[in-house]
Amino acid sequence: MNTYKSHVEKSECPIAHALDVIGDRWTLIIIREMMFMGKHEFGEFLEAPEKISTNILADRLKKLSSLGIIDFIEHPQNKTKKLYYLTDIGVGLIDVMVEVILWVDKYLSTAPSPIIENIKNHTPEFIEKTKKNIQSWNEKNL
Amino acid sequence: MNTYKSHVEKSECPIAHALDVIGDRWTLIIIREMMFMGKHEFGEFLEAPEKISTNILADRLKKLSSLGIIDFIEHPQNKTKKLYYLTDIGVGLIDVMVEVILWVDKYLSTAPSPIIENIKNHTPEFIEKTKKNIQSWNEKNL
DNA sequence: ATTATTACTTGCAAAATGCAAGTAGAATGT
DNA sequence: ACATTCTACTTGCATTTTGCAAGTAATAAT
Repeated sequence: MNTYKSHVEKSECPIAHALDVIGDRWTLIIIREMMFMGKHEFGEFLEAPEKISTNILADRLKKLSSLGIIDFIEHPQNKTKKLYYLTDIGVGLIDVMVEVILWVDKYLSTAPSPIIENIKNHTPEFIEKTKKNIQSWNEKNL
Repeated sequence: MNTYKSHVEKSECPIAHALDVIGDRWTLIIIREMMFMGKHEFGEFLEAPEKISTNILADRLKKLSSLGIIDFIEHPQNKTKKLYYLTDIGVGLIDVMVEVILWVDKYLSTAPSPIIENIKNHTPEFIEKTKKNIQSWNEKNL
């Protein structure tokens, strides 16, 4: 069974509404893997350095699917696999993700990183490129 | 005792780092109250519609203080009260908050709201005005 | 036919949360 | 002065969520 509650509260503020969706330890990690790492498979998500456990991963993929933030298709070569991908709603989170990255870099970051430097100095280009990567996968696979 | 873990993992990605800080159900609610509602007192945070419980609120205020995202002073008229306020790090979260609001509005929102319309149509002005409100409280009280 | 992959489930211990009640100190009322 | 009320927390305990390890069922590979 799913361990998350469905959204019941009426006329919530958008922040509270967002927290119903992404207000936990794992959801944004999964979205990060899909958005920036180009991952699509259950097994690939498990390889993320944060070591998400299989039950939580299964639960969050189910939740994100039911919310329409991700969707999936059967793997064309392997029936045991699903290919998860970000819907437009999921892709729309990129601006949130980028602002989070910039905030951490500006105020909390320790180690400097050339990847972050690039995001910082070419933010709109980075966003467009990321969207384009996602889109070209979609065109090839959906 | 605090119920949160301190940040141990080395060279984490910024998203994971952010989740250590704001990856729970309540932290951003508290920040929302401070940032947009101009609240500063423990008792005021308790009045938020999400009904945070006192132990969680105390825990998160402690955590946010220890991370330097908020700070507090004694209430000048009442020694039983503290006045919590956002530091620069906390104020820096405004861009994240606004992107979250815009994402929810664009993809998940149900009821239209004039406040959100304003944020959407005058985003930079809204951000500046919010920062100015915070700053003028600080000048008066710190 | 056997073994290995793969996505997911299950069971259980540990941690986080939610609720209600308590506490200590300062403010307020009489 | 004394009792009452406020206020920010703390505590105890039940419930929920998480984390870990071990399955399982279906497909794929050998």
